Amino acid sequence: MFTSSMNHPKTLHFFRIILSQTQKLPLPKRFVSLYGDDLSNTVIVKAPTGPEWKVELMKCDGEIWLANGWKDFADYFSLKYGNLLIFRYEGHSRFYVFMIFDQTTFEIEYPNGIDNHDVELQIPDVEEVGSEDVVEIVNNVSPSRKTTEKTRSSPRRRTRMQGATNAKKSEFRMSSRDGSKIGPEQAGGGTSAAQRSSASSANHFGSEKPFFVVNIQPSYITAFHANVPFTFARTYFTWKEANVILKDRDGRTWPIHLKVYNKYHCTSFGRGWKAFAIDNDLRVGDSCAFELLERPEISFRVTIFRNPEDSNDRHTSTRGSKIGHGRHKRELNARSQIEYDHSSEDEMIRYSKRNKGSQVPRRKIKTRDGKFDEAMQNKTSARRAIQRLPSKGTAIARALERVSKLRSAHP
DNA sequence: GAAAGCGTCCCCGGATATCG
DNA sequence: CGATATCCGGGGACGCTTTC
Repeated sequence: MFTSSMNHPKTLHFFRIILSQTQKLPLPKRFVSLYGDDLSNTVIVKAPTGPEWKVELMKCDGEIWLANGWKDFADYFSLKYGNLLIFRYEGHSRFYVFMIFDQTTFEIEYPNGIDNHDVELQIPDVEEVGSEDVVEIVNNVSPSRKTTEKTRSSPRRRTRMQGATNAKKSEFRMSSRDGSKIGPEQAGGGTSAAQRSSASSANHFGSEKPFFVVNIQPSYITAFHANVPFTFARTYFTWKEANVILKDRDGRTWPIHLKVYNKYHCTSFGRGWKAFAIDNDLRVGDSCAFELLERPEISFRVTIFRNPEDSNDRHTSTRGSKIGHGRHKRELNARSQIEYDHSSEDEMIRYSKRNKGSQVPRRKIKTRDGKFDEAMQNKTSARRAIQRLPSKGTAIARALERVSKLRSAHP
């Protein structure tokens, strides 16, 4: 919805959401159709803080992309998947990015910058343009529709920029008992790019309740415990160990053992952590925010911040499954069954399903006289195995059962 | 203070042996 | 032949130490 300002754009606004790699960013199609011809090959992108950025445009098939130079801008402001940027086109190939929001819909406030709210965002009549994530903002907006006040009352977040101060290993921004937000306590102070990514999102997490953030470390996946900030435990826990409940946003719960080692100044999730990690497909680089919900029945509401770089190959098969000790083994057995589906019949008879990797031979089935013999492959032993194993519901039993049926069908 | 590794114990489930 | 007992290996859980 453009007015007379179309020909002389002064404060045209649109937003873009980072949905893919930050190498380049497409401009809204409608914007392109209106102003594409007026744009020079190199445009200026300015933000409340930092320098002006010269960004080359890439024009292709009627689309225009912010290309060369955009990545520098994106890197500078640590843009990642899910970030929302509000642009103002000021004409003469100049863009002003005056607000950036994170994945949790909170505005990211960059240090040493101009307060974003110095620029009044006037929510206009919004015209949705199909699936395009663009809104056009006309100038004549009723003052009553200003959202400045609303935005001001929102929690203010501060994120760390690349090139700014070095990230500390842990950060004490814990929420206080009275509800005034101080910030999360953080465990798992990973410094890899992947960890910075989701940890950055987690850093923006806010709650009126006491909470802490755990950045998932490799050992949290391979081992069976996860560290909890000791200072958080020291502040809020008077006990040495307790069974607590983790609750996710979907209402699922996990009982989990939490132990405070005052002697060693550490606290960790123990029994139950593995199931939680598996059920939620936690991976290195993810972050989890734990909000303390109630006492003395300790429970935490968990918010998981995924590592965007790891989102492509993340499968969801484990979602919703409850995998305890034995269940985990059954899951492994299921995987073994897949292997047997491609194994030769002899192998199925000769070897047990237990294996420690493809290079290690599986345990052979002994004959009654204690010998490991090829004779074990004969029909008698196979039948016995088939008869014995199905009651246990094992993978190999099912595989052997299929073999038996095939034999019957094709003698 | 936090991350991660090490050593040990214990539990589970599959494989095998034994008995009726 | 079927049921049950026993053995055994793998891996989870835990406590603690070392390293950063």
